[in-house]
Amino acid sequence: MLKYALVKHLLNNSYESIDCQYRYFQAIADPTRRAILDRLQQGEQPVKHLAAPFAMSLPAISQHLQVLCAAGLVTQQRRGRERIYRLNPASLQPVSDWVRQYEQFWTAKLDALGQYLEEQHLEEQP
Amino acid sequence: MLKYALVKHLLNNSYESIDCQYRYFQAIADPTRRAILDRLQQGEQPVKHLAAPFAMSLPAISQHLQVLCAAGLVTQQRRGRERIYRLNPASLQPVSDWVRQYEQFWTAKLDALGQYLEEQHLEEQP
DNA sequence: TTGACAATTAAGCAAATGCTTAAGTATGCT
DNA sequence: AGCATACTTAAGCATTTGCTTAATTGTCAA
Repeated sequence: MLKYALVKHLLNNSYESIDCQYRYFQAIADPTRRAILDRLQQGEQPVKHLAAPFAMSLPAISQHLQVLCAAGLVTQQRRGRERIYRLNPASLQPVSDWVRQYEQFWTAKLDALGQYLEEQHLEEQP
Repeated sequence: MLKYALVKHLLNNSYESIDCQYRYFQAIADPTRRAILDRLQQGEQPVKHLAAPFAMSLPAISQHLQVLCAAGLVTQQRRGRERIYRLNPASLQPVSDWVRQYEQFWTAKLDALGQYLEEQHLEEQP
């Protein structure tokens, strides 16, 4: 299927280096950068438009965008004298995987607790 | 309050983010702290045992544990002269939610792309 | 009580981070 | 060509971060 081939391709590209996880987590640690990512969900945008709502200089935003770019969370494209930024959607996969691993952990714990409580309950009702 | 902290606080408020999110993302941004969380998946542990594999002083680990505690990712309990740390599993929910929001975004994009490509394909085969 | 152990708190330092302003680089328009 | 626009790069600064060592707190055990 076309879709899954594409996903695979994107995933392979974003998984390459060892320290990629480090950059991802580092990149999303900053609230301004998370806000930028939020804004980009509304669609691709040039820097000027992207920077508008922030009480911050353009270079500051530019630097944030470079961090996001280096982490692979965002891609860049020249259009005339503008630079269009857009989300690189599959790039959050490592973070997603990491979180899911913990979800498994705690649902397992809760299941175990639930089972224990049920057993206790049964013992109380002979 | 200090300058950057204030700016960040204001940004967070104007951008719907909550203050707790800041601490979560900040806490998991550090690789040592992520490694500590990984280790804690094997079960609750006293600081000494937890610190063993790290080439780092005990106070350093202690400080990391405090950051994790403040973010609510981990809880602490005294047992004799040891302090037992354990995962606070549900605490990753905000991060999980945040990631899931992007997953929705990118699966939607990929679905749209897949559909478009399939339509193209059909048109090519009359 | 004394001493060992487990861990935290305190103080200090180098490096990283997030911002600023000023200068530089493309690109488009007239 | 000349000038404005859209950004980026560079340099510099204050704050934060992640560590260190030394001192402190609390608990156990003889």
